[in-house]
Amino acid sequence: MKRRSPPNDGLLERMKARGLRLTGQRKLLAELLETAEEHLDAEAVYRLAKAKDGTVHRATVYRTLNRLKKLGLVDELDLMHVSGERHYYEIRPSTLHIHLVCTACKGVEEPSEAFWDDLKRRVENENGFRPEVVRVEMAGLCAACLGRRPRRS
Amino acid sequence: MKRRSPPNDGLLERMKARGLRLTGQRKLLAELLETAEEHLDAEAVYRLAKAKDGTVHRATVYRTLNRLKKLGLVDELDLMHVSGERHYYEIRPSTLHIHLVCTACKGVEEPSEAFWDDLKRRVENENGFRPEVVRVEMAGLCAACLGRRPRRS
DNA sequence: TTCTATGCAAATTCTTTGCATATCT
DNA sequence: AGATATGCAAAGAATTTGCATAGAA
Repeated sequence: MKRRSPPNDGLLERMKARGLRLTGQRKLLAELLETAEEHLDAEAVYRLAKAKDGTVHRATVYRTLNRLKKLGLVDELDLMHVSGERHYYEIRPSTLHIHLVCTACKGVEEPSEAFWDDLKRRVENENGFRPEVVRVEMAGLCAACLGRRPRRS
Repeated sequence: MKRRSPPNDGLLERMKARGLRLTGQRKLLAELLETAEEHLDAEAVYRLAKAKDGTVHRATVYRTLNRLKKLGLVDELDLMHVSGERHYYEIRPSTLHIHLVCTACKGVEEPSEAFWDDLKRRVENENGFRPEVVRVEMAGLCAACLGRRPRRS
């Protein structure tokens, strides 16, 4: 479940802007979410946080993640359950999530946002639907695994 | 959370083809999934099933949904949590799910699969990734709600 | 100071599992 | 008959909540 992709900035600022109190725990959680190399589930966030600050409680992690989710600063993903039933949290980069999940190596790619405009325009034209948040998830085989893929399709 | 879209056929057949025993409960659950007007969560499946056959147990519902999910006959969706934390189950129509979820009326549209080829070709060319299952979810405002949308954006 | 967030522990909710019986093939 | 699915009840996870205290604005 490695992430190979673009970082984010300013979660803390956005939190403050939304009127959240910047407690030590929240600063820590925000940092973790921003610097995460992989997608983190609630438990992983908790463990990482706990390691840096022993006082952090699970309940706080859940409360904070929920708060951020409701504010739209963070999104919850299941990555198509390719590697289990967990739910992962990720900073909302803009309003677009694209995840290519390899069913072989479980790697997650987040490609450029090149086709976002097309996609959006298309949906607006053809369905009269105005997308605000877009999530595209694909499960399949990544370039690396295609290269060294075993015989069975 | 109304569904306005294309039905499916042959879940039972696909189940049999995969070697599942067609018990009364499974036939019932398959029928419910096939004829559902809305996306159903586990509890809803259970309630509907229970209503038609009082003996159906929750555990059976969970076991069956899991089974179908693992076989890839059914997919689990969160519809971007637009109307809660529940998880919904849906027959896998092919390998493509497109859901446009209206944040105002909570309606879910499943538009034509027109841009699937583009999307796929694009990802294959630009990322060397070969998609097998594709999920596109968009949250936004549907045509109807755009028409009579209140002032606040 | 005032209001919100936190820790803690208990309560909920959701989902899974062991076992004996019933059911499908 | 033989294998698998089911109901039931109990166990397990995951997540939420009430309350007193600590901490931010």
